[in-house]
Amino acid sequence: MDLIHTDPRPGAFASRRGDAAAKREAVLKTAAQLFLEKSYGRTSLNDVADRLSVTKPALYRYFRNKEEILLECYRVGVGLIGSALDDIAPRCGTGLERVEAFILAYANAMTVNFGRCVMRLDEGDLSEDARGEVRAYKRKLDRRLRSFIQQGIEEGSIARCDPKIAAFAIAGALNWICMWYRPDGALSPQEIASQFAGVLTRGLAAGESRRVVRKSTNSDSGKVDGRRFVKKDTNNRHRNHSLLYQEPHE
Amino acid sequence: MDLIHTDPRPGAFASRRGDAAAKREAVLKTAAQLFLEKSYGRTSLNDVADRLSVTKPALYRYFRNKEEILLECYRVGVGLIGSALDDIAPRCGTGLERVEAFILAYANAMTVNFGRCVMRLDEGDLSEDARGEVRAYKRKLDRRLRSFIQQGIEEGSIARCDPKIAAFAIAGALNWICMWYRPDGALSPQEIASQFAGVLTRGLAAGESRRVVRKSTNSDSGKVDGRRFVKKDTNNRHRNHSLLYQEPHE
DNA sequence: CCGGTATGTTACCCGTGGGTAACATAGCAG
DNA sequence: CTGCTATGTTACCCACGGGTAACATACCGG
Repeated sequence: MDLIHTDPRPGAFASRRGDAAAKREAVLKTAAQLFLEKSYGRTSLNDVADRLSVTKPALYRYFRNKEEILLECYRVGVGLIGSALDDIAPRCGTGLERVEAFILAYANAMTVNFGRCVMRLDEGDLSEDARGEVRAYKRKLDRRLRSFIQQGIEEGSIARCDPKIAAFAIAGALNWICMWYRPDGALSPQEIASQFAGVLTRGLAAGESRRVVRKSTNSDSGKVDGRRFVKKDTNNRHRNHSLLYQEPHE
Repeated sequence: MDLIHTDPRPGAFASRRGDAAAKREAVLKTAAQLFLEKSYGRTSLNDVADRLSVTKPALYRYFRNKEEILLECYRVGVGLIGSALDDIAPRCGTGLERVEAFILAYANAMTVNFGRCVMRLDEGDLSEDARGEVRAYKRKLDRRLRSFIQQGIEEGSIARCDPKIAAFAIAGALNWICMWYRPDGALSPQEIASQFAGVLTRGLAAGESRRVVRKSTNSDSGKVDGRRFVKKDTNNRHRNHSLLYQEPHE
């Protein structure tokens, strides 16, 4: 049973003497949902408690304070992204292939609630120490991507460019996913991931002869990091005519 | 004299009977600065007043309430971006060229405080009506970009792809600029813009023969939309070894 | 020099939300 | 059944920040 990708169980607080870990998890998940819906600042602990049909002080049995909930969201999300990326370095050969794998894995993580939290919530709401922890992690992510690019340039699979700026561009495109992605939207995570990989590695420009943008019929579709993907709207795609920034949730 | 790109004049509130418009402008600019430094939610009107060496109620002579300040930031930023983009459609030919021009102009706008406000501040802090206004504008931006891509695909200058997702990728990369760009950082706006244009249109992959990434020695450097760019750090670039998400301001 | 007015300030109200102490009870052990 | 303890609830405190009313004064015209 997956503890990260599923929604919070509504009856977690049904019985009084119940699994404490399960309750803590339910608190965390509903908090993450609300943080994504309304932002951390506009979410009160009463909101979280209400959605769980409890009262605010009950939450303090599972978390020391509001910030600890936020930090835990970051930690879970960071773990999620980390484990998604961990196995790409050994599996791939060229720098370009590694970047492509990075894009696929990262885009996917950006469609999971906790993953979205990592890039969408505001570090400014964390204490000094916690912020340092999160930043250190993000730095590691960036270094990884940049080293892939660097490697690709050296070996010739990637065009000469400033690896730092290129990494900013790719990471930006990926990070922004968490701003517009909706779980119930028309675009499936793997569709997004494969299209992003195409645009970012091969660019928009029509190469002389090469490339027909590969339709998402790759063999690795169907399941990624334990979550099942649904092929939604295969015939009538792109119904959701939104944009740079989409209507907010709820 | 440019009213948008300059910093707020410190002595704006020096004399009591002074230019009211100038004071209003000073309030707006310092507010925008603080919103970018600490976020809207963590910026109190006392903070704004303190930086201007006045007291909170004085601000209410120039704005009805806090939200009106925020909305005005959006409006100025939106105007900024809009006018930067307005003259690219006529000037360029192919869809690909238009997209490239879009990237250059937009990236540039994302390095101006008010431009950054548009994508970085949280629409959730606006009232229903104001949010609608801002969203309508962002929708227009997105439609413009998407139509350029569409045009490029039809005429063959852009590779076949999903224009919607491609637009998301490009807009995401560009929007994210406002999250890491620092006016006093090592990267100059036009350097960022031209590198972004390269990566996004031609992609990372090394084409068989083509391309050496054009260094930013283009003729249009030096001045863009009225602001003078300084060539910083030309010899020792890329000193700032940050990442996916950079240290916050201040 | 003298009012009058635009501009700012001091002092305050009040809603909101994080956090806590004291109390209530569900559910198990014996 | 009896009481003990983990779990929740009620009732509260307090800081903070948006917003306002009433007062003070700098500057201008006359």
